[in-house]
Amino acid sequence: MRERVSRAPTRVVPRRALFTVDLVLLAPRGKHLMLLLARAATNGTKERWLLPCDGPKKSESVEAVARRLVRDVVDRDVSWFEQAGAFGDAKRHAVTADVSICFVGVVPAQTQARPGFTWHPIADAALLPPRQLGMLETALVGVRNRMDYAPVAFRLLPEEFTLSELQQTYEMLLGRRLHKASFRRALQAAWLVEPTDEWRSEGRGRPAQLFRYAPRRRRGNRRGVRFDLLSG
Amino acid sequence: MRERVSRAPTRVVPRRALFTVDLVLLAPRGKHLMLLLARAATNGTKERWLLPCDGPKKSESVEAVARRLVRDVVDRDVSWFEQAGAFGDAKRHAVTADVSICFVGVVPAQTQARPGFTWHPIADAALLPPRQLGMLETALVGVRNRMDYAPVAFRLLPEEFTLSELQQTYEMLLGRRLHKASFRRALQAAWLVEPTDEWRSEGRGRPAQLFRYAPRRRRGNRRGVRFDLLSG
DNA sequence: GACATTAGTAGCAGCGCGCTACTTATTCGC
DNA sequence: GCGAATAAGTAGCGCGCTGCTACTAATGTC
Repeated sequence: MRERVSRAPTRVVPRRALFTVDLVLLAPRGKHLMLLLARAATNGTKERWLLPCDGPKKSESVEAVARRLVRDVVDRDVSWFEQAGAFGDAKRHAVTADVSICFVGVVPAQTQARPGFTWHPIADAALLPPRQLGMLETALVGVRNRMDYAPVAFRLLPEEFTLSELQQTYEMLLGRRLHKASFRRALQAAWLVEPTDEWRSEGRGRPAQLFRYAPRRRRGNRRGVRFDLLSG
Repeated sequence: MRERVSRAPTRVVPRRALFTVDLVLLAPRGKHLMLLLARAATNGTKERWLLPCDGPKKSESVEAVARRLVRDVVDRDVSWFEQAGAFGDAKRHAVTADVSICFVGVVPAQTQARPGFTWHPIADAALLPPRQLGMLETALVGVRNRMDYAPVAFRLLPEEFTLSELQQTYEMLLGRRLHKASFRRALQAAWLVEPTDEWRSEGRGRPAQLFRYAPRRRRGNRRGVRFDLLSG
Protein backbone atom coordinates (compact mmCIF):
# COMPACT_ATOMS: atom_id res chain seq x y z
CA MET A 1 0.00 0.00 0.00
CA ARG A 2 1.57 3.24 -1.10
CA GLU A 3 1.84 6.27 1.15
CA ARG A 4 -0.66 9.04 0.77
CA VAL A 5 -0.85 12.53 2.04
CA SER A 6 -4.24 13.25 3.54
CA ARG A 7 -5.77 16.51 2.45
CA ALA A 8 -8.16 18.46 4.59
CA PRO A 9 -11.29 19.13 2.49
CA THR A 10 -11.29 22.82 3.31
CA ARG A 11 -8.19 23.10 1.20
CA VAL A 12 -9.94 21.43 -1.73
CA VAL A 13 -10.05 23.81 -4.68
CA PRO A 14 -12.58 22.52 -7.23
CA ARG A 15 -11.38 23.03 -10.76
CA ARG A 16 -13.58 25.00 -13.12
CA ALA A 17 -15.02 22.60 -15.65
CA LEU A 18 -17.51 22.68 -18.49
CA PHE A 19 -20.85 21.22 -17.63
CA THR A 20 -24.22 20.93 -19.33
CA VAL A 21 -27.70 19.83 -18.44
CA ASP A 22 -29.07 17.40 -21.06
CA LEU A 23 -32.74 16.63 -21.51
CA VAL A 24 -34.46 13.37 -22.41
CA LEU A 25 -38.01 14.53 -23.10
CA LEU A 26 -40.61 11.87 -23.90
CA ALA A 27 -44.15 12.06 -25.23
CA PRO A 28 -46.74 9.44 -26.24
CA ARG A 29 -47.61 9.10 -29.90
CA GLY A 30 -50.19 6.47 -30.67
CA LYS A 31 -48.95 3.35 -28.97
CA HIS A 32 -45.29 4.36 -28.80
CA LEU A 33 -43.01 6.83 -27.07
CA MET A 34 -41.38 9.66 -28.98
CA LEU A 35 -38.17 11.45 -28.06
CA LEU A 36 -37.45 15.13 -28.64
CA LEU A 37 -34.25 15.77 -30.57
CA ALA A 38 -32.54 18.96 -31.66
CA ARG A 39 -31.40 19.35 -35.24
CA ALA A 40 -27.70 20.12 -35.26
CA ALA A 41 -26.12 22.32 -37.90
CA THR A 42 -25.51 20.21 -40.98
CA ASN A 43 -21.89 20.56 -41.89
CA GLY A 44 -21.72 18.93 -45.30
CA THR A 45 -24.24 16.28 -46.25
CA LYS A 46 -24.78 14.65 -42.87
CA GLU A 47 -27.75 15.57 -40.73
CA ARG A 48 -27.13 15.13 -37.01
CA TRP A 49 -29.52 15.01 -34.11
CA LEU A 50 -28.74 15.68 -30.46
CA LEU A 51 -30.47 15.75 -27.11
CA PRO A 52 -31.36 19.31 -26.15
CA CYS A 53 -28.77 20.64 -23.71
CA ASP A 54 -27.44 23.85 -22.29
CA GLY A 55 -25.03 25.17 -19.71
CA PRO A 56 -26.04 27.12 -16.60
CA LYS A 57 -26.42 30.85 -16.52
CA LYS A 58 -24.93 32.59 -13.54
CA SER A 59 -25.86 31.06 -10.17
CA GLU A 60 -28.62 28.96 -11.73
CA SER A 61 -29.43 25.66 -10.01
CA VAL A 62 -29.23 22.44 -11.99
CA GLU A 63 -32.98 21.94 -11.81
CA ALA A 64 -33.53 25.52 -12.97
CA VAL A 65 -31.46 24.83 -16.06
CA ALA A 66 -33.55 21.77 -16.77
CA ARG A 67 -36.81 23.71 -16.41
CA ARG A 68 -35.51 26.43 -18.68
CA LEU A 69 -34.49 23.78 -21.22
CA VAL A 70 -38.01 22.38 -21.25
CA ARG A 71 -39.50 25.83 -21.85
CA ASP A 72 -37.05 26.31 -24.70
CA VAL A 73 -38.01 23.17 -26.58
CA VAL A 74 -41.78 22.71 -26.16
CA ASP A 75 -44.80 24.93 -25.75
CA ARG A 76 -45.97 23.73 -22.37
CA ASP A 77 -44.75 22.81 -18.91
CA VAL A 78 -43.29 19.39 -18.28
CA SER A 79 -45.78 16.94 -16.73
CA TRP A 80 -43.14 15.19 -14.67
CA PHE A 81 -39.39 15.11 -14.62
CA GLU A 82 -36.45 14.14 -12.47
CA GLN A 83 -32.72 13.87 -12.57
CA ALA A 84 -31.34 10.72 -14.19
CA GLY A 85 -27.71 11.09 -13.14
CA ALA A 86 -24.43 12.76 -13.99
CA PHE A 87 -22.32 11.53 -16.88
CA GLY A 88 -18.68 12.40 -16.87
CA ASP A 89 -16.89 9.45 -18.43
CA ALA A 90 -14.41 9.55 -21.27
CA LYS A 91 -17.14 9.26 -23.90
CA ARG A 92 -17.20 12.38 -25.97
CA HIS A 93 -20.12 14.69 -25.44
CA ALA A 94 -21.73 16.62 -28.28
CA VAL A 95 -20.55 19.99 -27.04
CA THR A 96 -17.45 18.62 -25.27
CA ALA A 97 -18.67 19.19 -21.76
CA ASP A 98 -16.66 17.60 -18.97
CA VAL A 99 -19.80 16.61 -17.09
CA SER A 100 -23.39 16.35 -18.28
CA ILE A 101 -26.30 16.08 -15.91
CA CYS A 102 -29.23 14.27 -17.46
CA PHE A 103 -32.87 15.01 -16.74
CA VAL A 104 -35.72 12.87 -18.00
CA GLY A 105 -39.23 14.25 -18.40
CA VAL A 106 -42.58 13.54 -20.01
CA VAL A 107 -45.11 15.77 -21.75
CA PRO A 108 -48.61 14.93 -23.10
CA ALA A 109 -49.26 13.52 -26.53
CA GLN A 110 -50.21 16.67 -28.41
CA THR A 111 -47.27 18.74 -27.20
CA GLN A 112 -45.78 20.89 -29.99
CA ALA A 113 -42.02 21.10 -30.41
CA ARG A 114 -40.55 24.56 -30.98
CA PRO A 115 -38.71 25.30 -34.24
CA GLY A 116 -35.44 23.40 -34.48
CA PHE A 117 -36.69 20.49 -32.40
CA THR A 118 -38.68 17.47 -33.57
CA TRP A 119 -40.16 14.29 -32.17
CA HIS A 120 -38.50 11.01 -33.19
CA PRO A 121 -39.13 7.34 -32.48
CA ILE A 122 -36.80 6.13 -29.74
CA ALA A 123 -35.08 3.78 -32.17
CA ASP A 124 -33.89 6.75 -34.24
CA ALA A 125 -31.74 7.84 -31.33
CA ALA A 126 -29.17 5.12 -32.04
CA LEU A 127 -27.12 7.72 -33.90
CA LEU A 128 -26.70 10.03 -30.90
CA PRO A 129 -23.15 10.68 -29.72
CA PRO A 130 -21.94 8.03 -27.24
CA ARG A 131 -22.48 9.89 -24.02
CA GLN A 132 -25.99 10.99 -24.95
CA LEU A 133 -26.80 7.44 -25.98
CA GLY A 134 -25.80 6.24 -22.53
CA MET A 135 -27.90 8.98 -20.98
CA LEU A 136 -30.94 7.93 -22.98
CA GLU A 137 -30.66 4.31 -21.86
CA THR A 138 -30.23 5.31 -18.22
CA ALA A 139 -33.12 7.76 -18.50
CA LEU A 140 -35.47 5.13 -19.92
CA VAL A 141 -34.54 2.62 -17.24
CA GLY A 142 -34.95 5.36 -14.67
CA VAL A 143 -38.45 6.40 -15.67
CA ARG A 144 -39.57 2.77 -15.82
CA ASN A 145 -38.26 2.12 -12.33
CA ARG A 146 -39.94 5.24 -10.98
CA MET A 147 -43.35 4.29 -12.39
CA ASP A 148 -44.15 2.31 -9.24
CA TYR A 149 -43.41 5.21 -6.93
CA ALA A 150 -44.21 8.40 -8.82
CA PRO A 151 -47.52 9.31 -10.52
CA VAL A 152 -45.85 9.74 -13.92
CA ALA A 153 -48.74 8.32 -15.91
CA PHE A 154 -51.36 10.28 -13.99
CA ARG A 155 -49.57 13.56 -14.66
CA LEU A 156 -49.53 12.72 -18.35
CA LEU A 157 -53.30 12.23 -18.57
CA PRO A 158 -56.04 14.84 -18.37
CA GLU A 159 -57.97 15.38 -15.14
CA GLU A 160 -60.45 12.65 -16.04
CA PHE A 161 -59.48 9.51 -17.89
CA THR A 162 -60.61 5.95 -18.53
CA LEU A 163 -58.84 2.98 -17.02
CA SER A 164 -57.94 1.77 -20.49
CA GLU A 165 -56.21 5.07 -21.19
CA LEU A 166 -54.35 4.78 -17.92
CA GLN A 167 -53.27 1.25 -18.71
CA GLN A 168 -52.12 2.24 -22.20
CA THR A 169 -50.05 5.03 -20.69
CA TYR A 170 -48.42 2.60 -18.29
CA GLU A 171 -47.74 0.17 -21.12
CA MET A 172 -46.18 2.85 -23.28
CA LEU A 173 -43.89 4.13 -20.55
CA LEU A 174 -42.96 0.66 -19.34
CA GLY A 175 -42.52 -0.64 -22.86
CA ARG A 176 -44.45 -3.82 -22.21
CA ARG A 177 -48.04 -5.12 -22.16
CA LEU A 178 -49.99 -5.45 -18.92
CA HIS A 179 -52.88 -7.72 -18.08
CA LYS A 180 -56.18 -5.87 -17.84
CA ALA A 181 -57.78 -7.58 -14.87
CA SER A 182 -54.56 -7.64 -12.84
CA PHE A 183 -53.88 -3.99 -13.60
CA ARG A 184 -57.30 -2.94 -12.36
CA ARG A 185 -57.21 -5.14 -9.29
CA ALA A 186 -53.87 -3.67 -8.23
CA LEU A 187 -55.12 -0.18 -8.96
CA GLN A 188 -58.20 -0.65 -6.80
CA ALA A 189 -56.13 -2.10 -3.97
CA ALA A 190 -53.85 0.95 -4.06
CA TRP A 191 -56.71 3.43 -3.58
CA LEU A 192 -55.29 5.71 -6.24
CA VAL A 193 -58.35 6.61 -8.30
CA GLU A 194 -61.99 7.42 -7.70
CA PRO A 195 -64.78 7.05 -10.26
CA THR A 196 -66.72 10.01 -11.58
CA ASP A 197 -70.34 9.82 -12.69
CA GLU A 198 -69.39 10.32 -16.32
CA TRP A 199 -69.02 7.75 -19.05
CA ARG A 200 -67.36 8.17 -22.40
CA SER A 201 -68.34 6.37 -25.59
CA GLU A 202 -65.38 6.12 -27.95
CA GLY A 203 -66.80 4.79 -31.21
CA ARG A 204 -67.71 1.14 -30.98
CA GLY A 205 -67.66 -0.93 -27.84
CA ARG A 206 -69.07 -0.40 -24.40
CA PRO A 207 -68.61 3.12 -22.96
CA ALA A 208 -65.89 3.49 -20.36
CA GLN A 209 -66.30 5.10 -16.97
CA LEU A 210 -64.17 8.15 -16.26
CA PHE A 211 -61.90 8.23 -13.21
CA ARG A 212 -59.79 10.87 -11.55
CA TYR A 213 -56.54 10.62 -9.64
CA ALA A 214 -57.36 10.78 -5.93
CA PRO A 215 -54.73 8.93 -3.90
CA ARG A 216 -55.48 8.01 -0.30
CA ARG A 217 -52.77 7.47 2.30
CA ARG A 218 -51.98 3.83 2.81
CA ARG A 219 -49.82 1.79 5.11
CA GLY A 220 -46.27 1.39 3.91
CA ASN A 221 -45.47 -2.22 4.69
CA ARG A 222 -42.46 -3.45 2.72
CA ARG A 223 -40.85 -5.61 5.38
CA GLY A 224 -38.84 -8.32 3.69
CA VAL A 225 -36.14 -8.42 1.07
CA ARG A 226 -36.65 -9.17 -2.59
CA PHE A 227 -33.28 -10.51 -3.76
CA ASP A 228 -33.95 -9.46 -7.34
CA LEU A 229 -30.29 -8.93 -8.06
CA LEU A 230 -29.13 -9.92 -11.49
CA SER A 231 -25.43 -10.65 -11.75
CA GLY A 232 -22.41 -10.89 -9.47
CA MET B 1 -47.33 32.13 -23.55
CA ARG B 2 -44.39 34.41 -24.19
CA GLU B 3 -42.30 34.27 -27.37
CA ARG B 4 -39.07 32.39 -27.30
CA VAL B 5 -36.11 32.21 -29.59
CA SER B 6 -35.11 28.63 -30.27
CA ARG B 7 -31.41 27.96 -30.01
CA ALA B 8 -29.65 25.20 -31.90
CA PRO B 9 -27.72 23.10 -29.35
CA THR B 10 -24.53 23.21 -31.38
CA ARG B 11 -24.33 26.86 -30.48
CA VAL B 12 -24.62 26.05 -26.79
CA VAL B 13 -21.55 27.21 -24.94
CA PRO B 14 -21.44 25.57 -21.51
CA ARG B 15 -20.24 27.93 -18.84
CA ARG B 16 -17.24 26.92 -16.79
CA ALA B 17 -18.41 26.14 -13.30
CA LEU B 18 -17.00 24.80 -10.06
CA PHE B 19 -17.85 21.21 -9.39
CA THR B 20 -16.87 18.62 -6.81
CA VAL B 21 -17.37 14.94 -6.24
CA ASP B 22 -18.58 14.27 -2.69
CA LEU B 23 -18.37 10.90 -0.97
CA VAL B 24 -20.77 9.20 1.43
CA LEU B 25 -18.69 6.27 2.66
CA LEU B 26 -20.37 3.82 5.02
CA ALA B 27 -19.02 0.99 7.17
CA PRO B 28 -20.60 -1.39 9.70
CA ARG B 29 -19.70 -1.00 13.37
CA GLY B 30 -21.37 -3.45 15.68
CA LYS B 31 -25.04 -3.25 14.84
CA HIS B 32 -24.96 0.21 13.30
CA LEU B 33 -23.65 2.05 10.27
CA MET B 34 -20.83 4.55 10.53
CA LEU B 35 -20.14 7.45 8.20
CA LEU B 36 -16.71 8.76 7.26
CA LEU B 37 -16.29 12.49 7.88
CA ALA B 38 -13.38 14.83 7.29
CA ARG B 39 -12.28 17.16 10.04
CA ALA B 40 -12.38 20.72 8.74
CA ALA B 41 -9.97 23.39 9.95
CA THR B 42 -11.25 24.74 13.25
CA ASN B 43 -11.50 28.49 12.92
CA GLY B 44 -12.10 29.63 16.45
CA THR B 45 -13.72 27.24 18.94
CA LYS B 46 -16.04 25.39 16.59
CA GLU B 47 -15.09 22.01 15.21
CA ARG B 48 -16.69 21.25 11.85
CA TRP B 49 -17.08 18.00 9.96
CA LEU B 50 -17.64 17.56 6.24
CA LEU B 51 -18.13 14.83 3.71
CA PRO B 52 -14.87 14.10 1.88
CA CYS B 53 -14.89 15.82 -1.49
CA ASP B 54 -12.60 16.98 -4.23
CA GLY B 55 -12.61 18.50 -7.67
CA PRO B 56 -11.47 16.74 -10.84
CA LYS B 57 -7.92 16.80 -12.08
CA LYS B 58 -7.48 17.39 -15.79
CA SER B 59 -9.65 15.16 -18.01
CA GLU B 60 -10.54 12.88 -15.11
CA SER B 61 -13.91 11.13 -15.29
CA VAL B 62 -16.40 11.61 -12.49
CA GLU B 63 -16.07 8.02 -11.40
CA ALA B 64 -12.29 8.32 -11.41
CA VAL B 65 -12.52 11.24 -9.01
CA ALA B 66 -14.72 9.14 -6.73
CA ARG B 67 -12.26 6.21 -6.79
CA ARG B 68 -9.39 8.54 -6.03
CA LEU B 69 -11.37 10.05 -3.17
CA VAL B 70 -11.88 6.61 -1.65
CA ARG B 71 -8.16 5.85 -1.84
CA ASP B 72 -7.47 9.16 -0.16
CA VAL B 73 -9.65 8.52 2.86
CA VAL B 74 -9.36 4.82 3.72
CA ASP B 75 -6.71 2.13 3.45
CA ARG B 76 -8.52 -0.28 1.17
CA ASP B 77 -10.61 -0.43 -1.97
CA VAL B 78 -14.31 0.29 -1.81
CA SER B 79 -16.47 -2.85 -1.63
CA TRP B 80 -19.28 -1.32 -3.65
CA PHE B 81 -20.22 2.15 -4.75
CA GLU B 82 -22.38 4.04 -7.19
CA GLN B 83 -23.46 7.52 -8.06
CA ALA B 84 -26.24 8.98 -5.94
CA GLY B 85 -27.00 12.04 -8.04
CA ALA B 86 -25.95 15.60 -8.77
CA PHE B 87 -26.75 18.40 -6.36
CA GLY B 88 -26.77 21.91 -7.70
CA ASP B 89 -29.48 23.76 -5.82
CA ALA B 90 -29.17 27.04 -4.03
CA LYS B 91 -28.09 25.37 -0.78
CA ARG B 92 -24.59 26.41 0.03
CA HIS B 93 -21.90 23.79 -0.39
CA ALA B 94 -18.95 23.49 1.96
CA VAL B 95 -16.42 24.56 -0.63
CA THR B 96 -18.87 26.69 -2.63
CA ALA B 97 -19.05 24.40 -5.63
CA ASP B 98 -21.78 25.13 -8.16
CA VAL B 99 -22.52 21.44 -8.62
CA SER B 100 -21.64 18.48 -6.43
CA ILE B 101 -21.90 14.91 -7.65
CA CYS B 102 -22.49 12.51 -4.80
CA PHE B 103 -21.18 8.95 -4.67
CA VAL B 104 -22.19 6.47 -1.99
CA GLY B 105 -20.00 3.50 -1.11
CA VAL B 106 -19.46 0.85 1.54
CA VAL B 107 -16.32 -0.66 3.08
CA PRO B 108 -15.95 -3.54 5.58
CA ALA B 109 -16.14 -3.13 9.32
CA GLN B 110 -12.46 -2.99 10.22
CA THR B 111 -11.53 -0.42 7.58
CA GLN B 112 -9.08 2.18 8.89
CA ALA B 113 -9.60 5.83 8.14
CA ARG B 114 -6.55 7.82 7.05
CA PRO B 115 -5.37 10.76 9.21
CA GLY B 116 -7.80 13.63 9.13
CA PHE B 117 -10.84 11.40 8.62
CA THR B 118 -12.87 9.60 11.26
CA TRP B 119 -15.91 7.34 11.50
CA HIS B 120 -19.05 8.84 13.04
CA PRO B 121 -22.53 7.57 13.83
CA ILE B 122 -24.96 8.65 11.11
CA ALA B 123 -26.86 10.80 13.59
CA ASP B 124 -23.77 12.98 14.10
CA ALA B 125 -24.05 14.12 10.52
CA ALA B 126 -26.97 16.42 11.33
CA LEU B 127 -24.48 19.30 11.55
CA LEU B 128 -23.25 18.93 7.96
CA PRO B 129 -23.78 21.92 5.67
CA PRO B 130 -27.21 21.87 4.01
CA ARG B 131 -26.25 20.49 0.63
CA GLN B 132 -24.18 17.67 2.08
CA LEU B 133 -27.01 16.82 4.45
CA GLY B 134 -29.33 16.44 1.49
CA MET B 135 -26.74 14.28 -0.24
CA LEU B 136 -26.47 12.00 2.76
CA GLU B 137 -30.22 11.45 2.91
CA THR B 138 -30.41 10.73 -0.81
CA ALA B 139 -27.40 8.44 -0.57
CA LEU B 140 -28.92 6.41 2.26
CA VAL B 141 -32.23 6.05 0.44
CA GLY B 142 -30.29 5.10 -2.69
CA VAL B 143 -28.25 2.34 -1.13
CA ARG B 144 -31.35 0.90 0.55
CA ASN B 145 -33.23 0.84 -2.73
CA ARG B 146 -30.29 -0.82 -4.51
CA MET B 147 -30.05 -3.62 -1.94
CA ASP B 148 -32.59 -5.68 -3.86
CA TYR B 149 -30.69 -5.44 -7.12
CA ALA B 150 -27.00 -5.17 -6.28
CA PRO B 151 -24.95 -7.54 -4.09
CA VAL B 152 -23.96 -4.77 -1.69
CA ALA B 153 -24.10 -6.94 1.42
CA PHE B 154 -22.21 -9.82 -0.21
CA ARG B 155 -19.37 -7.51 -1.20
CA LEU B 156 -19.09 -6.34 2.39
CA LEU B 157 -18.69 -9.83 3.82
CA PRO B 158 -15.68 -12.14 3.54
CA GLU B 159 -15.64 -15.00 1.03
CA GLU B 160 -17.43 -17.30 3.48
CA PHE B 161 -20.04 -16.14 5.91
CA THR B 162 -22.94 -17.38 8.01
CA LEU B 163 -26.53 -16.59 7.13
CA SER B 164 -26.90 -14.69 10.40
CA GLU B 165 -23.99 -12.46 9.42
CA LEU B 166 -25.60 -11.89 6.05
CA GLN B 167 -28.93 -11.02 7.62
CA GLN B 168 -27.28 -8.64 10.09
CA THR B 169 -25.54 -6.91 7.18
CA TYR B 170 -28.84 -6.51 5.38
CA GLU B 171 -30.49 -5.18 8.54
CA MET B 172 -27.72 -2.67 9.11
CA LEU B 173 -27.80 -1.33 5.57
CA LEU B 174 -31.59 -1.30 5.38
CA GLY B 175 -31.92 0.18 8.84
CA ARG B 176 -34.64 -2.22 9.91
CA ARG B 177 -35.10 -5.72 11.32
CA LEU B 178 -35.86 -8.68 9.09
CA HIS B 179 -37.59 -11.94 9.95
CA LYS B 180 -35.19 -14.87 10.07
CA ALA B 181 -37.27 -17.57 8.45
CA SER B 182 -38.59 -15.30 5.72
CA PHE B 183 -35.12 -13.97 4.97
CA ARG B 184 -33.69 -17.46 4.52
CA ARG B 185 -36.64 -18.72 2.50
CA ALA B 186 -36.32 -15.82 0.06
CA LEU B 187 -32.56 -16.30 -0.10
CA GLN B 188 -32.91 -19.96 -0.98
CA ALA B 189 -35.51 -19.19 -3.63
CA ALA B 190 -33.16 -16.69 -5.25
CA TRP B 191 -30.32 -19.21 -5.68
CA LEU B 192 -27.78 -16.70 -4.47
CA VAL B 193 -25.68 -18.73 -2.03
CA GLU B 194 -24.29 -22.24 -1.78
CA PRO B 195 -23.32 -24.00 1.46
CA THR B 196 -19.74 -24.99 2.20
CA ASP B 197 -18.79 -28.00 4.32
CA GLU B 198 -17.54 -25.80 7.14
CA TRP B 199 -19.26 -24.79 10.33
CA ARG B 200 -18.28 -22.05 12.72
CA SER B 201 -18.87 -22.08 16.47
CA GLU B 202 -19.06 -18.55 17.82
CA GLY B 203 -19.01 -18.95 21.59
CA ARG B 204 -22.37 -20.14 22.88
CA GLY B 205 -25.17 -21.46 20.77
CA ARG B 206 -25.34 -23.91 17.92
CA PRO B 207 -22.58 -23.61 15.29
CA ALA B 208 -23.55 -21.94 12.03
CA GLN B 209 -22.90 -23.32 8.57
CA LEU B 210 -20.74 -21.20 6.27
CA PHE B 211 -22.01 -20.14 2.86
CA ARG B 212 -20.46 -18.45 -0.13
CA TYR B 213 -21.95 -16.12 -2.72
CA ALA B 214 -22.66 -18.14 -5.86
CA PRO B 215 -25.55 -16.60 -7.81
CA ARG B 216 -27.24 -18.64 -10.52
CA ARG B 217 -29.09 -17.08 -13.43
CA ARG B 218 -32.82 -16.95 -12.94
CA ARG B 219 -35.83 -15.95 -14.95
CA GLY B 220 -36.69 -12.27 -14.76
CA ASN B 221 -40.45 -12.19 -14.44
CA ARG B 222 -41.73 -8.87 -13.12
CA ARG B 223 -44.87 -8.49 -15.20
CA GLY B 224 -47.38 -6.37 -13.36
CA VAL B 225 -47.32 -2.97 -11.73
CA ARG B 226 -46.86 -2.32 -8.05
CA PHE B 227 -48.53 1.09 -7.47
CA ASP B 228 -46.35 1.79 -4.46
CA LEU B 229 -46.49 5.50 -5.01
CA LEU B 230 -46.70 7.64 -1.94
CA SER B 231 -48.14 11.07 -2.49
CA GLY B 232 -49.69 13.07 -5.27
C1' DG C 1 -28.67 -32.45 33.88
C1' DA C 2 -31.16 -27.87 33.62
C1' DC C 3 -30.90 -23.76 31.32
C1' DA C 4 -29.56 -20.09 28.15
C1' DT C 5 -28.27 -19.10 23.58
C1' DT C 6 -27.97 -19.31 18.81
C1' DA C 7 -28.94 -21.90 14.27
C1' DG C 8 -32.16 -23.71 11.43
C1' DT C 9 -36.98 -25.66 9.93
C1' DA C 10 -42.16 -26.69 9.44
C1' DG C 11 -46.28 -25.27 8.34
C1' DC C 12 -50.36 -22.20 8.49
C1' DA C 13 -52.86 -18.20 6.80
C1' DG C 14 -53.35 -14.53 3.87
C1' DC C 15 -52.58 -11.88 0.00
C1' DG C 16 -50.71 -10.60 -4.54
C1' DC C 17 -50.77 -11.85 -9.17
C1' DG C 18 -51.29 -14.17 -13.73
C1' DC C 19 -54.67 -16.26 -16.16
C1' DT C 20 -59.09 -17.95 -18.33
C1' DA C 21 -63.51 -17.22 -18.88
C1' DC C 22 -67.25 -14.81 -18.46
C1' DT C 23 -70.92 -10.68 -18.55
C1' DT C 24 -72.28 -5.99 -20.13
C1' DA C 25 -72.91 -2.30 -23.31
C1' DT C 26 -72.32 -0.16 -27.39
C1' DT C 27 -71.63 0.38 -32.89
C1' DC C 28 -71.69 -1.59 -37.46
C1' DG C 29 -73.40 -4.29 -41.37
C1' DC C 30 -77.22 -6.23 -43.33
C1' DG D 1 -84.56 -5.29 -36.08
C1' DC D 2 -80.93 -8.48 -35.33
C1' DG D 3 -76.68 -10.72 -35.05
C1' DA D 4 -71.62 -9.96 -35.36
C1' DA D 5 -67.91 -7.26 -33.80
C1' DT D 6 -65.76 -4.56 -30.38
C1' DA D 7 -64.45 -2.80 -26.15
C1' DA D 8 -65.31 -2.33 -20.89
C1' DG D 9 -65.51 -4.51 -16.86
C1' DT D 10 -65.89 -8.75 -13.46
C1' DA D 11 -65.51 -13.53 -11.22
C1' DG D 12 -62.88 -16.76 -9.59
C1' DC D 13 -59.18 -20.43 -9.70
C1' DG D 14 -54.48 -21.63 -8.60
C1' DC D 15 -50.10 -20.71 -7.22
C1' DG D 16 -46.29 -18.55 -5.16
C1' DC D 17 -44.51 -15.23 -1.97
C1' DT D 18 -44.54 -13.53 2.80
C1' DG D 19 -45.23 -12.78 7.74
C1' DC D 20 -45.71 -15.31 11.63
C1' DT D 21 -45.79 -18.78 15.44
C1' DA D 22 -43.93 -22.59 16.91
C1' DC D 23 -41.08 -25.88 16.79
C1' DT D 24 -36.29 -28.85 16.62
C1' DA D 25 -31.06 -28.92 16.89
C1' DA D 26 -26.58 -28.11 18.73
C1' DT D 27 -23.62 -25.88 21.51
C1' DG D 28 -21.77 -23.48 26.12
C1' DT D 29 -22.57 -22.38 31.23
C1' DC D 30 -23.70 -23.41 35.79
